Amino acid sequence: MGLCSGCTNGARAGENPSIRAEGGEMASSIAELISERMDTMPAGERRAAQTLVANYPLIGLKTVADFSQHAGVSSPTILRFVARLGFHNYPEFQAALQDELAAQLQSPLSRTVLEPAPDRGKTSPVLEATLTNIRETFRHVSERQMGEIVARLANPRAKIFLIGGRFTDPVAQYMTAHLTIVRPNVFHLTGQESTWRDRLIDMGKRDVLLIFDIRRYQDSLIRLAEKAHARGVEIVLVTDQWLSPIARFARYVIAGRTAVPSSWDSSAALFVFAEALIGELTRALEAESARRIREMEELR
Amino acid sequence: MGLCSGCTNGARAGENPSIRAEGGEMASSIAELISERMDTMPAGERRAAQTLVANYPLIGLKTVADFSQHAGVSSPTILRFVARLGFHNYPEFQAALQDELAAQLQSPLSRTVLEPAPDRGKTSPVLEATLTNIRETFRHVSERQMGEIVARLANPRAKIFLIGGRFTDPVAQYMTAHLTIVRPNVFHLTGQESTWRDRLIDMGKRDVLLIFDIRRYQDSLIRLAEKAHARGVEIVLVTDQWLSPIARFARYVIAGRTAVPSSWDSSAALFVFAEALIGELTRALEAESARRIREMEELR
DNA sequence: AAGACGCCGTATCGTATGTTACGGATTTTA
DNA sequence: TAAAATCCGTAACATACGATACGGCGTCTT
Repeated sequence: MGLCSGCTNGARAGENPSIRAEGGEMASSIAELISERMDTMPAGERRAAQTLVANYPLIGLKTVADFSQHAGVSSPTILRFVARLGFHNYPEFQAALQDELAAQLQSPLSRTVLEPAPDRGKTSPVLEATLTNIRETFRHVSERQMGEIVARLANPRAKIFLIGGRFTDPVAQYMTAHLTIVRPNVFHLTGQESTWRDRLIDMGKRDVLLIFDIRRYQDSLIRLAEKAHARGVEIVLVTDQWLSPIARFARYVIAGRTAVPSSWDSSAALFVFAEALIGELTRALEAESARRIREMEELR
Repeated sequence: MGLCSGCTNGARAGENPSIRAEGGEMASSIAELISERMDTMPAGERRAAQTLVANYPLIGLKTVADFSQHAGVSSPTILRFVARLGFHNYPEFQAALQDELAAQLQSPLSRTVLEPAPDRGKTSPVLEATLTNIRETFRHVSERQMGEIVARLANPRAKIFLIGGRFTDPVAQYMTAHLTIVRPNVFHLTGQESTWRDRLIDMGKRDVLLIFDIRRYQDSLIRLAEKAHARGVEIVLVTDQWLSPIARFARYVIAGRTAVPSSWDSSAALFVFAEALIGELTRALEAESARRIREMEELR
């Protein structure tokens, strides 16, 4: 017996018009619907969308106040967000999420969840979790989002600043090592906090600040992001699925999966994303970067 | 790999008194708790319990009115039911259900199952190649090899030095950031080549030098490895599948796959291997590292 | 550089939801 | 069989939740 396929309030069953994409094509799940429209949303609602896909779908089952607080926006923004998705009110949105969950939990596949793993070979669970994390991370990054970020980074007039937290700064450095080769004006913010802040004076509206930040989120990075944001710098944030508070100031937010059965969180997904960004940017800058690389060779 | 062992579920995790059975033994899930007490319940509440386990757990996330109507009982009966389970009010009961769901949805196992179509069609070839590289890299690492390396790194009397090449040094730094937490005497060789060589004087027979080196292999690293080897230092080399010349001096060689359809080589496999090493070592040093971490917390 | 548009947050309102008191019905016990 | 205890539902209540109007602010346009 299907759990409430129309029993609670007679009308809602199948004719939900909200899940139908404007283009005419159906989005099979709300998550897809969101990622389709994420790019066309205003900043606040986009933050709501990002926190929803990052904590899908449970955040959407909580109250509007909880949702809004977790996303760092106000309640009306949440309601405008669900309205933009096509729902007439918040309960209808929640009902759709629950129906989706019900379908998943009822599927015969889910019954095997509690059974031991399919155990493909002798690979460790940590490794499998890491691979899944990477795959999941990329599932939630739309091509358009990727393209826009690359476009920002490809602008030769923009300066690019990179920085990371205690454990993620190596990822920032890894990315810096590559970016400095394919384009000029790439700077890694190193050393002490006071040193970064002095670099703020070099940052302007056209520039980009790329921040890697997973929990525990460092206050120093938040302060830097806030000040940079105040100067109009475009912030690209690569964080974990719980979203660093810097998301508040970020133009683009990438929510990577970091949870693994270990004492540590895994930054592998962030690392692979950084590599993907490097690759895309290199292709976008192909002409210029090739010439640049040739010049560097000669300088040896 | 960010710090902090069990902070995935905020703080609310264990202190929920409701899930603790009166007898003193813990019920691991609410479903178990229900089936334990089902027999001692009055008729109406038992119907509530049965409908809940039958449509677990989504019916419990709906309103009391929905729940009661679906179970064929009145609203107060539902509330008495959740009160009997030990919850102080209905929202608290719902929060517990959501936490349980969150745990299930977060486990990578269930996620792979719940996502019906792993559609590898949309994922980029670079990403697929990266994932395959990681898997293949680990296929060629024997458990014994891993265990011996961990054993070397776990020796508290040994000093550990880490270094990497132009693109891989961030991986070495990433690993250093973690190792310095779980054990003492961990040093990252930074700065100029002349600086490293001065550190050679600190290296002895019991010490370990962990080198990351992929092509193009840097002469400076080779020279360092040679001199360290001459002093009897045990070298662990993490390189690409074409093997850095340092392999000549290394006690252990990990050959990672780095080839991807891109202009760059991918260091993702090396990164994930580093994470695996960190995880294994942390477990091996569990007792000492836990004490060490506790001390560090107090020093803040 | 000035205006207009769109976005977002504060404050308020109406209502649905969870909660509780109370009386009747049913089962249990003497 | 009668009395008592327990259980359950009806109905009224209060909270808090979702919804909305409004004003300030930033951003883009001409």
